[in-house]
Amino acid sequence: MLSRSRVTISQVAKEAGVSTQTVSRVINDRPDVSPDTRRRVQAAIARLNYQPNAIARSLASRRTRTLGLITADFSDYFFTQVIAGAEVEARQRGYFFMLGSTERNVQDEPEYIRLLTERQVEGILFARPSTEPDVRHLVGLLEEGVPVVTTAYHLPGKSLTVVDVDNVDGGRKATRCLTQAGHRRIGMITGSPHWKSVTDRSEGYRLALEEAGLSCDESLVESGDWSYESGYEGMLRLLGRCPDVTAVFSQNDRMAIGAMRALREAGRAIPEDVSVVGYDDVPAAAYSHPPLTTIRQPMQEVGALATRLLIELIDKPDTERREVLLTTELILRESCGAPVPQHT
Amino acid sequence: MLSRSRVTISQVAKEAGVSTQTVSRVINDRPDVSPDTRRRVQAAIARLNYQPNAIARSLASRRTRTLGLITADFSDYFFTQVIAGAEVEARQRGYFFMLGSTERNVQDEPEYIRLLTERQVEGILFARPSTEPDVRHLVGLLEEGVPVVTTAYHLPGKSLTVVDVDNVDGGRKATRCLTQAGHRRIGMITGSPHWKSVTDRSEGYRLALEEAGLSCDESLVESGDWSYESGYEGMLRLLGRCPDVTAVFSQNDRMAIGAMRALREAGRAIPEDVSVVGYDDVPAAAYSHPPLTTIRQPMQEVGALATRLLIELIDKPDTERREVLLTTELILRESCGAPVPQHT
DNA sequence: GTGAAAGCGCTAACAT
DNA sequence: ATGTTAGCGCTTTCAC
Repeated sequence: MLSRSRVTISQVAKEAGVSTQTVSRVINDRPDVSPDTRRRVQAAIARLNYQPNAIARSLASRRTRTLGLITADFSDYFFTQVIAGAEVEARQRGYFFMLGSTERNVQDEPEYIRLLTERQVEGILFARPSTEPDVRHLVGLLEEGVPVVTTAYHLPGKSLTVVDVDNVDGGRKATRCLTQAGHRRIGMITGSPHWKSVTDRSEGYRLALEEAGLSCDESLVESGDWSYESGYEGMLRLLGRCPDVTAVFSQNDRMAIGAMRALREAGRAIPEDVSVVGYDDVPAAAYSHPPLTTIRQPMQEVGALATRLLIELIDKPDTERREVLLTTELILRESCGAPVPQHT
Repeated sequence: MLSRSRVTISQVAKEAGVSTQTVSRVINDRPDVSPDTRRRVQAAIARLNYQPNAIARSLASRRTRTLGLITADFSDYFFTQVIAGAEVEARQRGYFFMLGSTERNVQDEPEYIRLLTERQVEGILFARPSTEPDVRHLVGLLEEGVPVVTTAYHLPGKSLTVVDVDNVDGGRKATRCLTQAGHRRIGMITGSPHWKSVTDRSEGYRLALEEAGLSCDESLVESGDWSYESGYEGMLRLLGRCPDVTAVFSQNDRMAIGAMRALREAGRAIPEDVSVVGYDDVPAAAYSHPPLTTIRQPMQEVGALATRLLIELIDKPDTERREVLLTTELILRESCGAPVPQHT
């Protein structure tokens, strides 16, 4: 048994008494090899413990079967799940992901992309939110014809394949669950500004209020930044300004949990005094106090589908670009209930 | 501006009126090029929008500057932070990570490793726990001389570089914080069996009890599997068997949060009736009800250091293998306090 | 069904 | 300081 990877195709060829070409055919599973020759070559491969050199294959074939991954901060549950789904899908199809960045500094992104393309990735998956107003480098990639798929990243007016969750519908489901329970003063704590998911979930909130015949009172809307702290503080501000709120839709679970803490400290019982609905269904949501009603998003599927579409784009570059929205699911738990009876 | 990556070094050479070798020297930042030539070449590179082909460079230089990453499930906070730290460190040193697996099926790991070595990764980082009794493939890698570093994965009797957290000390700190508050009936909920961190944290628990002159009562120890549910159920069992417990050390935060829920449901106030200490300091710990006292681990540093040592191993293969333990920090929050006064 | 020749885009090891 | 020659390990193309 020889040492790893110093065995080359020509040594195998010599060992098997065939040409390198024939060995190549065998390792590429080509049909035009006689069963007998194939067996001899396979035996030689086993004897020498031969492993094809993927770098050399890539150079000759101009295929790397490697994808680039540009991702946000790993502490975000949504994106780690997207990546997990993407990774599984990629390998099932014979591809690998190169970790392009976890995006400490957004301004370095063009550099990351350059490093990825130098490494001949065949396509790039952007698994991060669209917070960056400067998207020239992404537009540049598209113009060069590099296959690109994004999740939760939209480029208005550009032809780009995007896989995302239907956040308008999600925000609507979350809010509707409160209107249907009879709530009339429903607050909202939004995520960071400029995120499309924030705009969309807010839109869903408004739609649900409208459906219930409620007007949209802007003083019921607080903005946070996805963190526990911001949910906590947003809730405190909201309680101060509108002490009559009986329900709150928080645009993610972390802020919802922060908001519940603020409510407890303010002496409001959940859900008796105030109902709370979150968004994401992070594992902690089921074990928060009280367990949190929330919107579950199919994140692994988003990652898997995005990868599938990316590979499709690589195989057939003329495929039309498209935007796919997956649907969410309302998960009912104890944090939400009927409002205190009111004199109507 | 030509299309991406169809420009080769020889086109640049022709454009600049030099040999390909000189271009190669420029892109590799070699000193032996005259300032004037360098400028001419750089101008040609810019004009043609040339990007070196990393695959071709790798084949010729036999260096890929690529590392493989074998990781556990992305839902684990510890490991996602390790990866984030590793990724940053890698790129700072000019390396990339290939995502080797998120380990759905442990038995596929040898296959993942083979695919990574075919792609000529220069080393492999195992960022996952040592749950697998069959480590033949890891031993095989070591014997072939492939640089390997693991985090939280120990191979008894093998010379392997490991970066981990000092879990004995961590378990001791967690428990000592309870003994010093005067608790005498201190329960423990352990993580999944066969994890080294479980053995170590339990060892720390025993040491702290001993230091406090307490005997170790096995009926105070419950075993969980790191999940909320298991913490919840473990706590219920513990309460049933030892209603006199006044404190509990849970070997991670998720189980601690589950345990707190069980305590609330059983009518025990935290920390007045029972104190709780967790482990990990996940973001949710600061916002649990009540906020959780816990042990913070420097996970990103574990990832960064592991990567640094891996690259060191690649650069100097004769470097001695070593085991590095980083220290933890006790984070005091409201879930733990002095016990109910007792007649001594 | 199999093989020979050429080359993928670059760097190493020599030249000069 | 720069150029020449010879590969890296494989696939592609075209023979036969």
